[in-house]
Amino acid sequence: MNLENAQVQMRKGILEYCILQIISRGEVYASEILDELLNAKIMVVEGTLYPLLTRLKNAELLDYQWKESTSGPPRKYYILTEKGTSFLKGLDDTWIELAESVQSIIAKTQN
Amino acid sequence: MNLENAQVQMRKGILEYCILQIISRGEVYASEILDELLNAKIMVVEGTLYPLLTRLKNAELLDYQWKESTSGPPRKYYILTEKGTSFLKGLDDTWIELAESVQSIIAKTQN
DNA sequence: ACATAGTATCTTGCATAACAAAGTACTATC
DNA sequence: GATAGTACTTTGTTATGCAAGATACTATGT
Repeated sequence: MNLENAQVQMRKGILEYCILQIISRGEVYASEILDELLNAKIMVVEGTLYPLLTRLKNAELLDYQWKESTSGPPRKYYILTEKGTSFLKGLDDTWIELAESVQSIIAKTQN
Repeated sequence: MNLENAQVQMRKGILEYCILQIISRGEVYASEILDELLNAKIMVVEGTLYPLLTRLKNAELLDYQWKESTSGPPRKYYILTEKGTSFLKGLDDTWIELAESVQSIIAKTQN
């Protein structure tokens, strides 16, 4: 139980939310999502992202289209389904509540 | 993959942090922690909390003392060790960074 | 004394999922 | 045609959340 593991743990829960957020902006492919998350300092690796995208696809929150690339192999461009869009709205609320919950606990500690 | 599961997932990551926060205020026993978390709308059940407290104890972040109760069986009162205190400081930073990361992704979506 | 209810902690077994690491496959360049 | 770059996939291990049930102590009512 080192700090790094705990930090990874903390980030895990909100991964799905962040991915849906990113895809909600318009079609993207996995490597772009990966870059964006790393940019936001949310550590994630391919072995986590790809299976997660597959799960979200199977749950019908996402859909994708193959598109050819001029600079490499074809890419899977993901978009949100209608179901995914309303799911994301639910997670928006959950995130807000969660942040409030944690803040309330922190606030109590500081008294 | 329903919304409820996703919400549970989201709360999981910060569970350890919240527990350490609560214990940092002074000695408490498991049922009190449970109540406090439920109060803050962070869903957690016994089967999750007890093994987690044991893990934190084994990692030497926590220590405990048995104390008798006038209204039931004896209780394990937990406190933070020194190691636990500095660990918690690390998680304070992690939480702040995480909240900022999520906010930055949300902000980008709203553009 | 005994049964019941309340409080508190612990254990078992299952399912999920994160990750490291390796694999597949396509394109461009030298 | 070999190498590098890009992109997606799979496998095996490990961790852990949780439902459910077990254990055990105290207080209360009869």
